[in-house]
Amino acid sequence: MAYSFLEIEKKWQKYWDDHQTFKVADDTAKQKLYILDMFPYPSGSGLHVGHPEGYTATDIYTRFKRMNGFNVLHPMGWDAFGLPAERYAMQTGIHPSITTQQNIATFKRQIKMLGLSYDWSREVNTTDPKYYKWTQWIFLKIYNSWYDPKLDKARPISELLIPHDLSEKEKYDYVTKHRLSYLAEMPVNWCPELGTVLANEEVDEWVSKGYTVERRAMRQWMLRITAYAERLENDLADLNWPPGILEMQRNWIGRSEGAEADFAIAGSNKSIRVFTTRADTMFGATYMVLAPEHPLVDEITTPEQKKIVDDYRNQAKMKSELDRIAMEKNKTGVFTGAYAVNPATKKNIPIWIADYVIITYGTGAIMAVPGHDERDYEFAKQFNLPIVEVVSGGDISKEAYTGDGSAVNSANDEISLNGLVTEDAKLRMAEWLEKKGLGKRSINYKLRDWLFSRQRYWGEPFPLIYLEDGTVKDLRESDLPILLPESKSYKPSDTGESALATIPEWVNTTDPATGKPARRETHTMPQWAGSCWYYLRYIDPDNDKEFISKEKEKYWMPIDLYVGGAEHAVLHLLYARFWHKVLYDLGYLSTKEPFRRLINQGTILGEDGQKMSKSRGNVVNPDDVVSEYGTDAMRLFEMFMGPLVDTKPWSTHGVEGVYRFLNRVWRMIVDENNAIHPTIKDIPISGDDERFIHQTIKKVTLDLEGMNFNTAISQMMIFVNEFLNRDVKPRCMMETFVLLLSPFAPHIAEELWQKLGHSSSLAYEKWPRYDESKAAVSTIEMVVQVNGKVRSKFPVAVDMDEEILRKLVLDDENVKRHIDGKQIVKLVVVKNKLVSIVVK
RNA sequence: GCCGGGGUGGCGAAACUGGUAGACGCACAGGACUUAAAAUCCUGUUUUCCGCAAGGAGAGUGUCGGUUCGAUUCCGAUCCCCGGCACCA
Repeated sequence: MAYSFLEIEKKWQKYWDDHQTFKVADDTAKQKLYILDMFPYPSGSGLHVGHPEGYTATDIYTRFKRMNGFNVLHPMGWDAFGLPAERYAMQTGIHPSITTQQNIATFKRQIKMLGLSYDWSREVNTTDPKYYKWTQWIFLKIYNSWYDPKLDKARPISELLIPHDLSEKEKYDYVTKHRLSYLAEMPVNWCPELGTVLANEEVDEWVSKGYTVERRAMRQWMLRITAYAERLENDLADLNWPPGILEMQRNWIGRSEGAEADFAIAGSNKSIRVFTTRADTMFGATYMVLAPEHPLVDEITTPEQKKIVDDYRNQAKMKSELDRIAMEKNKTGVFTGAYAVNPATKKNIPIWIADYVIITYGTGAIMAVPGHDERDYEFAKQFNLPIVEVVSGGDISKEAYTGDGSAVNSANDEISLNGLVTEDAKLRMAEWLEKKGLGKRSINYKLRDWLFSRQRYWGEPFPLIYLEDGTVKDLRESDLPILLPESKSYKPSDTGESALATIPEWVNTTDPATGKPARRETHTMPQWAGSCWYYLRYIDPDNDKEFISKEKEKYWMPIDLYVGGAEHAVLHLLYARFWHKVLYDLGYLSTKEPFRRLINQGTILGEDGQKMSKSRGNVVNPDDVVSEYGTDAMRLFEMFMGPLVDTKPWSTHGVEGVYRFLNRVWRMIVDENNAIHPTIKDIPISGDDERFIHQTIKKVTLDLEGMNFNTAISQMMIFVNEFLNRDVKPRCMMETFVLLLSPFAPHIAEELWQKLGHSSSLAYEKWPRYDESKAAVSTIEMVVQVNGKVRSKFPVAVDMDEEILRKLVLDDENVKRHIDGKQIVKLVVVKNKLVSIVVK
């Protein structure tokens, strides 16, 4: 007869709710731990089995740490702004907040069903005005800050020194230019048929449906994350994150060391600045390339070339990023008619424009060294430009040589790099450039400023207004939150702005400070905004005076463990780190980095080993699993499948396996009449059993500490295999076992704990201790190898005297057979492990 | 192409800082209980060869090579799979 998990799980979930078992106080006398799950986007389709994997892992760890006396903060909430709800609203006219609430209700029901020990009194929801008021508030802090390169930190804009001889207008412009949030013309994916702007990830979908998508410039809010590039990179060093994720962040930030140099334009007093990581190859620069958007293009283009240059620039503008990628490596470009002077060779070299040079990286211009750069090589071949070898080691008649080597053909009357290895040549060249005032060493980052506005309804409104004179004004803290208005239609306006622009009562407003007419910003913030700081709000969710109190922040931060999917490895984590650093600079936070330790759980695949998807029909619904086998079985199985970080396929049979295990656990302690099993007796533990229980405690404890849940479960299975059919089971061993099991399968554990005679929850029971000496074994199996092959095994006492052991080994029948008539060359004894004999 | 992670039975996996490869679970096979089935329990299960058996011998952690008394573990080369990035000068 199977144990009635339905009843038991319901009973204990209600108990935990009624007793607020998992509500956590800001008890500064206790040692804290902050264990966080990445909060989900509550989609309409509900939870899939991938979600509970990470949630279960942190829940087990949380319960374990609680039993070890830690004060654990373990909250959950909702990242609820987002496109699907808005799209649904466009189709149905139902307000996104209604669908969002419904979806949250579904998610919450499913998550509660899993028996996760969250402190629900701290639940946050990014779409709740009480929450997004503070998202807007943080935006204002960012907006009203500037980055002081001298102190290397953000400071309030009020502390920005403004040159005093400026007009009001100039002052405004000066300040605007320094803010960490600024307006810029940025290209968006415009779809004329839909009359809307598409997110990058949507482009594919609509293009494949036959819609056109073009690039169109639009004024957008940007966040100056690039000011933090260096710190975002450096501070990665102190984080306990998976090496792969650290690497991805580093690549994304993309620091590269090199030099900047000025190339004079022939027949002009202007020059073009380039960034290069290979200053040593400057003698091989045979032409230059500007990005099509480079501001100097208009000035330098000769009249004869004007038409083709303009054509090329227009073409480039129309190309979406996707097109550019689709072009692969087919290089295009046109000659501007102008020449620059290579500062090293003093020769005139042609200036081209080509879209393989990107305006947003470096200076938007390059010196092209076709001999030693693959892209330049290809371009030079295509347009018949000269290729010169300046680093030996390759064969430039066949391909570009990008490796190191010694410099050749690299001398003028002031400097010679010839014979120097690449590393030294770079240095020498940079020194020469610096001395001549032609350039300097420099560091560049791939990281670009963050495009922070979206043309959407369902997002946080910006707390900004436009005055009649065209200037931007930030609203006051007391004006927050700026609420999303009710709307009948969620269709974007035909200008590409969000539906907010179609609501005149909302858009047209007055400046609350002066009463003057104003227009609201109709863009909204991206979904990232709410998730950039939610982990802080959990700490102080009901505070209506501050986004977080300083004392509470000091106690709870940083997050000791953060678990979530690797899909957020770059953007979410980078953006959150950036906001965190701004708030840190401004004195609101005590920690430089929010997430001290990060773990990415692996993906759970379908039973067929493929990624779960509706179209494949291999999606497993946790509701079904739970109703058939119970939550405890589901939790246990997800942890038993394999290491948390691995990708692994679902298996229904596997769930049955752990379900059987739970039934065995039940039958070990409870008899057919649902009473405590008569074999359980209050008796002292014998030697072997004592050792066994200490070994079990040790294994489970250490595995929990290392989050090796699968092997901890194995050990518990071994325990049950041993004890299930014993005639006499010491009660204290059963109690210890139940405590060990409880983080994994809390419902059945609570029920068994009660059966064993306890009246309250075991959630705060003391975690069992093990004694190293009691876990130690007295005999071990000694292995004997002859020439590397196992020839015999026999039990011996631990720490046996080596002489006696040798004798024992050489007397062994099978060992004798293999060494008889041969000479022993060597005999290695590895204490308490094996004896290895080498014979000839 | 570049960066990162990984290749162990029929399957999910385990193996401490180099020391018995395959714990635990699944699946499968045989048996017990049962009128029967389910459930449960017991036994076996990397593979090849010798043996009725107890047992013994050989091969084996993607592939090839190296270091070592001994390598899943360390080193070098190579193939394959997964994830990320993608003209970043």
